[in-house]
Amino acid sequence: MEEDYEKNFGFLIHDVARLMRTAYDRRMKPLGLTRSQWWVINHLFFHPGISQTNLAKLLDIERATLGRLLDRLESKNWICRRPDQEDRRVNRVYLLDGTAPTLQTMRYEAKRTVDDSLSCLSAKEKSQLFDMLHRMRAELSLANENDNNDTKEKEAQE
Amino acid sequence: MEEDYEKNFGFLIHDVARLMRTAYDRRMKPLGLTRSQWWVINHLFFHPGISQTNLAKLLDIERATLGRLLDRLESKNWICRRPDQEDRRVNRVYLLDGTAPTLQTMRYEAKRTVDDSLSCLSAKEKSQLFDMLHRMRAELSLANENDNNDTKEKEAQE
DNA sequence: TGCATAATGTTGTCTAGGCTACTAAAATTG
DNA sequence: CAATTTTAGTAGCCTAGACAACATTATGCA
Repeated sequence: MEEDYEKNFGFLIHDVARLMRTAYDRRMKPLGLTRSQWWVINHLFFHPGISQTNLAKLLDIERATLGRLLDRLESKNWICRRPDQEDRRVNRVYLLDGTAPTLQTMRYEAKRTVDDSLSCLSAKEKSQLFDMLHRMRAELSLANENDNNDTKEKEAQE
Repeated sequence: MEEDYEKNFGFLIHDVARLMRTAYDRRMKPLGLTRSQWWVINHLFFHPGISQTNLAKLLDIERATLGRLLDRLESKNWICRRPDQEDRRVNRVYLLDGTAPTLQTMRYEAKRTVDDSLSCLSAKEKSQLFDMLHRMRAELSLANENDNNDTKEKEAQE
């Protein structure tokens, strides 16, 4: 019984993710960015001018969540929003100049944090772990979408 | 480049944990509990009368975080706090009567959620995954403690 | 014994995340 | 073309988590 609940997978993975986040955040703190903020910045580097909705889809988070992340990044002068010329609903998001060097430092810190956390695994184990987690994410993401559609259909019927 | 950042392990595991949490929370919703609240309740079942600090250690979360979780559980009449007779600083926490049946339902729902998320893995893969994550958690937890001690020592010097 | 130190729990402040409801604007359809 | 539906972004409200500062209470030591 005790055994069984000690092994609860949901909390095991939750703990690992949480511990990694705080480790990340500690290392990122001198740069003035959290892990999530860094992740947004990183995507913006590869997709300058992306719309908020598309960025939220890329990151697989809610538009509202991203909106507030962007608020913080904007107030810290990391990014700017510019209205689209054709579609007045959409904001295009850009990195501000001078962020590239810090980005390099962040990538290095991120890599170091990940390396530390994975240091207890062999190279083969790491690749197996990646593979398994990728499969799980795909499955969960799909299930999540289906659930959303279900509730929407249910609402539509009413 | 793109390849490299798509593979970022920190966010991969973060995504999996987050997706599992929302899947959990959706299933728990009819019972009026979140996943974290359920996890507290579950531990209280096995450790009735535990102090808040010890429960926080068990769950490996901050005392403040646990305190507010308990506030919510108390206001929903799931648990109660009773002051210790010997040490007037400590609260002992108990499950209220009548929670056991719901606990069973919750365990069942939790198991179903985990089973669903792991359905894309073979039995062997599952046990490997458990083993790897356990090792990672131990390592991260240790590193976390060391960091805390470092900052405390640093402060003490000042 | 009395004072310094440590431990317990709370409160405040912050980030991040979800969900719902809303406005403005675009697209679709009759 | 007008009316409806869809889409983009925001705002409100909730949970969960971290960290820091604090009051109260125990404990340890000089």
